[in-house]
Amino acid sequence: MSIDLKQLRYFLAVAEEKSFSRAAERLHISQPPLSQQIMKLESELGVKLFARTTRTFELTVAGKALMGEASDLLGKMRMTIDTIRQIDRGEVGRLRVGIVGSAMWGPIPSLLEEFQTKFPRVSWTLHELGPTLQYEALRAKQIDVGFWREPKLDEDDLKNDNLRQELCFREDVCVAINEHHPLAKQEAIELTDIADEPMLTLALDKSSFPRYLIQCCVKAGFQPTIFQEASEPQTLLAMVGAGLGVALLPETTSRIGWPGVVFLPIRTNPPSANLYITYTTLDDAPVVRAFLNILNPVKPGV
Amino acid sequence: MSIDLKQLRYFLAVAEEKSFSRAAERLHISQPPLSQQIMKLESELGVKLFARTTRTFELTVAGKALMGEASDLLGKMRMTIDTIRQIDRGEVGRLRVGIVGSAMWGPIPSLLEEFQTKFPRVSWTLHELGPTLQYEALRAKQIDVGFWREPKLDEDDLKNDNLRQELCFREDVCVAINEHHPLAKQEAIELTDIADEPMLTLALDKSSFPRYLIQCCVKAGFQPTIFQEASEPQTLLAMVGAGLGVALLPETTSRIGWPGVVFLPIRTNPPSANLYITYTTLDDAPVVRAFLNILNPVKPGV
DNA sequence: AGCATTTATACTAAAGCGATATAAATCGGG
DNA sequence: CCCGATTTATATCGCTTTAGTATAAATGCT
Repeated sequence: MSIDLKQLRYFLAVAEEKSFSRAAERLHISQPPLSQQIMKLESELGVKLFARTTRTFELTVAGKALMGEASDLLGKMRMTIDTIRQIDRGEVGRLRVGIVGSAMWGPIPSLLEEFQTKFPRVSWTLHELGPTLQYEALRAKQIDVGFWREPKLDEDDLKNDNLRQELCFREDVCVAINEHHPLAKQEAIELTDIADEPMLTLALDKSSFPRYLIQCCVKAGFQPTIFQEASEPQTLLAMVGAGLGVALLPETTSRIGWPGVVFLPIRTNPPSANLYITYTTLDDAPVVRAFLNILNPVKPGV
Repeated sequence: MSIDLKQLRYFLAVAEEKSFSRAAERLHISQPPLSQQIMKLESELGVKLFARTTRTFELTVAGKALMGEASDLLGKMRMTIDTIRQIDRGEVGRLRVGIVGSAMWGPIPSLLEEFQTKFPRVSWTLHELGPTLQYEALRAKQIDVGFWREPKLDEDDLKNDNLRQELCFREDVCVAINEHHPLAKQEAIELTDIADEPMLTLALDKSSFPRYLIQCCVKAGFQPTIFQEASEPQTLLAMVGAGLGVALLPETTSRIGWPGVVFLPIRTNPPSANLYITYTTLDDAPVVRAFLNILNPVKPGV
């Protein structure tokens, strides 16, 4: 059972050209080795494929059947090679993305859209999870990349789990304030300016980002008065629009926009809303590599 | 593009055994050439298939995909080889049989049934044609074998058309006669006994066999009185049963049987109803070879 | 840290493959 | 009917590839 694809290619050339010499020419080899390979193929199959004399040339019934089968096989081989290469380049597969709620209005969703257009044969899914759950999901290989706001500090854990973490998007926090509020007329404000304003914030139990913002206020010198929590940024903006208070939000959230709400940058020491990406380094995830290249084309490949 | 099935077999062994050394053992080769072939495969694909260290063993995503593809390809190769061999042995294909009307009640139909049970993957069709049309059909490769009663005499024509002809079934003609006829009580009769009986015969224009029978009567010393022609043997027997006359028929036709009709052998010089088979000798018709072996198992193959 | 196991490297021998030269076979033309 | 032309088969040579032996490197476990 040592029949070779090369022999099938040779056979197909002879069968199509209906001549050993012409086929040899087409295959860029000389005629004797071609005859030998065909004879070897015939003896390994135990089947005569050509009824050949020096002058007439005819395929046997079995030979005719082999023409179809052989070109099928060679085609399948070509397709297999292509597919494997595409998989290796991350051009086919799936990407499961974890993301914290506060980043849903950042650049990630549009990034995924771009990814989809560049790699149409990769299907992706987006999973809203808190950082801890994302870390667990990464370890359990339930997601391929995770996005959350603070880096996990323990480098050893990351190394053990074959994970790598990078800062992937840096933005400042700004103040969302009602357009009729006196401060709304300024170009930019200080964090302390809103010390006495009632503060609206995302749910403190769902995510750790709001807690980080409160810490920033404390660092700036005041303890904010939490007037209300909301689970969605839209709700928050609606309340700001209704004049119930002010809110601290990543700049990208201003893209959503809301009637009656203005977004003011913070002049000195604005809290930063950094987004970190965490992903497997197992070299076993070509789709992740492809995604990272989209995300950060400057950086050289892993 | 010189990726070989051997490399795929090697790869599959390694992937399944999850170890180079065990795979080498299974393949009955030593380990270094196996490593080299895998490395060659990887470099030809341009794709890493294993994430291997000396201690851990893991397939890459592309490697996992190749496992399925490779076993598909190897399986298809095995199936192709089997199919080609079966075609060569005449175990798959089709057989188009020409037959003259007078032989339809002979052994050919039951022979085809036997052929069907032994070669279930060969489909056959039976075409009732006169000898001349059959010869044309053979030349035009519209049928694969033909059955008729007299040999075509011209050997050169046969050779030119790559045809061979053999006597395949020899039988005597007998007399079908009404059971109440005085002759019916005898064990066997002479051809001249029916010289004065009205004779019923198959249509003289449709086939040459009836004309041959009349010649036999003339040779025996009398000119028969043709009372009626019929196109089917059944009609003939019905008329004999009705006492309208006697008929000359091949012995095998007596199998049909008919109420009120007895069949009497002819004692001296019975006309013979020989059946000849004609078929291609192009060695290109494995199904024909298989059929001939069923027909005449004693004879060595072509 | 050392041992055991597994994979990679170095080198050698043999087998396979292709190229050139040439023989055998067959068809067409004189 | 034979000769030349063309096509396939055979013989031999040389190179490439492949498998085998010996050995080194690497890694997990005790």
